[in-house]
Amino acid sequence: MLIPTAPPVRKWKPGPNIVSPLGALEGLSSVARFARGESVYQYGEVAEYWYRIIAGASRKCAFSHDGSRQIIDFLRPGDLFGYDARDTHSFAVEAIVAGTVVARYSRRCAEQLADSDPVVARRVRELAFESVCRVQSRMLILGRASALEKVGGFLLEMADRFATKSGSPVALPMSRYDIADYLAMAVETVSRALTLLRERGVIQFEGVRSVRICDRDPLERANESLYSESIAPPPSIRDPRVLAQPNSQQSPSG
Amino acid sequence: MLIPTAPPVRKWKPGPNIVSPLGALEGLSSVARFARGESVYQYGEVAEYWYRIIAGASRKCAFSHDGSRQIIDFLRPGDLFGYDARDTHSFAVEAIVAGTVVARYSRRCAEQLADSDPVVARRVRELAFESVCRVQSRMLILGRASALEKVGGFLLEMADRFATKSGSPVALPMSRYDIADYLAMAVETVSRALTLLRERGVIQFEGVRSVRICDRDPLERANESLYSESIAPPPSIRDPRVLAQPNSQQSPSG
DNA sequence: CGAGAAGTTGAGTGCGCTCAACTTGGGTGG
DNA sequence: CCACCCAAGTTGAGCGCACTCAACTTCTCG
Repeated sequence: MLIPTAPPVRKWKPGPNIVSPLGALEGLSSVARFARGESVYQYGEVAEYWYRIIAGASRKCAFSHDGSRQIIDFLRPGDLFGYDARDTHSFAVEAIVAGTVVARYSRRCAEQLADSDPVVARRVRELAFESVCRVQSRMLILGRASALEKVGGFLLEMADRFATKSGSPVALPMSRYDIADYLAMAVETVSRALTLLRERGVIQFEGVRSVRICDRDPLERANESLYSESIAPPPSIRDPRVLAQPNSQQSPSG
Repeated sequence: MLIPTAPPVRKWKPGPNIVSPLGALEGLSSVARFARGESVYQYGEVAEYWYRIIAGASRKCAFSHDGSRQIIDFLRPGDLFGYDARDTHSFAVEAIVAGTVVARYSRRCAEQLADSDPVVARRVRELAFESVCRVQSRMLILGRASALEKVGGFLLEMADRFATKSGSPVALPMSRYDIADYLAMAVETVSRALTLLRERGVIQFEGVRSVRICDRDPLERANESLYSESIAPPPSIRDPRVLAQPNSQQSPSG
């Protein structure tokens, strides 16, 4: 079947000695491979390990009793996760592409290593700080008013984190449903927003899961969040009609 | 809606030797006192320090050029902040009650200390992990669909973090406007939701800024986010239509 | 080529935002 | 003490955006 109810138990094998930002920590690693939709860990599972994505992509998600799903984060190669738990995991992590490879490290050993190796400790600390940064800036996207702004912010985030290089298309490994649950919107609204952006020439599709950003300006303008200092009162960006302006190769001044 | 700009420069005095969760770090601290609305630091400021609230309360916020404000976090005594920046601060932190006292620590010295003192390093790491936890669970609230659920989740969060003891009223140091910008809703909607909860007997006001939670159940039910317990790997989770089905036992509340 | 999932588009409705008026509360000065 | 003021908070009316339901198309893979 296409929708495999994956075996809940995975076998983890000792990983190769990868040169890694985690330095000596790699000695503790074991790795496993996951199918699409398979759980790396589940809600409520005892939090005995830290994890890091080697290849592929995953989603960190929560489920409500009413059946709705919320995606907290998308995880890509290099991302450390699983430390955000006291005793048991508050979320589930599932692979979203086939062949996702994840390394894991015994939490206890890793903590001990961090205690004895300042380099590891600093690196872990930095990773944690970065996580806070990421989550906070994601809150800015979630908090935006209009659907167009949310999707625009999402595209920029994906571009910044996952793009191979500027100008080249951004691969979106996740489905529209995933995007919807990430942005707390309906799937249809995500689809409509993407269509609108395409029609305006802001983005271009190269396949459903690949997007080229043609014009960052309208997206960034909505995503910006900073003091205007004492800058002149800008046009109301919350007004969707600003974002909604037909693709202006040359903005009419005045 | 605009907040009076306070004098940007503060004078920081060496702090007392407080017994603190940060241990040896306290030797580096200096403290300052802030008026209501005054900035602890501003957007764009060079991030030279870590900070910790000693007394009072603050908000961490971002501003869009269109004048709208978003509140990322409310900070209470004990909370460490300011480390979520590479070079300059991405947000502003402002006191929300008069007489808010904040300690600060030179970032460079603190990092050095963390490198040489495993106890400090571990403590800082734990605080960072807790931050990630907090921000993530806040995203769950922000991502909820209805206004009632958002406000309910907010009240529970405040109760869990700030309540003196269970059953006693929860003090809300922030204004309705702050709550609105925290939950990404209109002030009026916040007010209406609170009124509705009061009318339903879920909460009780003892003054505008003090709430007693009479019945946690309806709030928690909306806030819950978990697997329905020991259920096996759920059927196709990826299909939202499965998830969207009305729950088996629908309890007509009211 | 067929089946099911993923994605898009359309029509209609409800919730929350907007604008506006009003009430409450805290602070100040006569 | 009360008069007054302004910010904070509440309530009401109306509208627009995003959700819902539904039909359809496109994609994926056996």
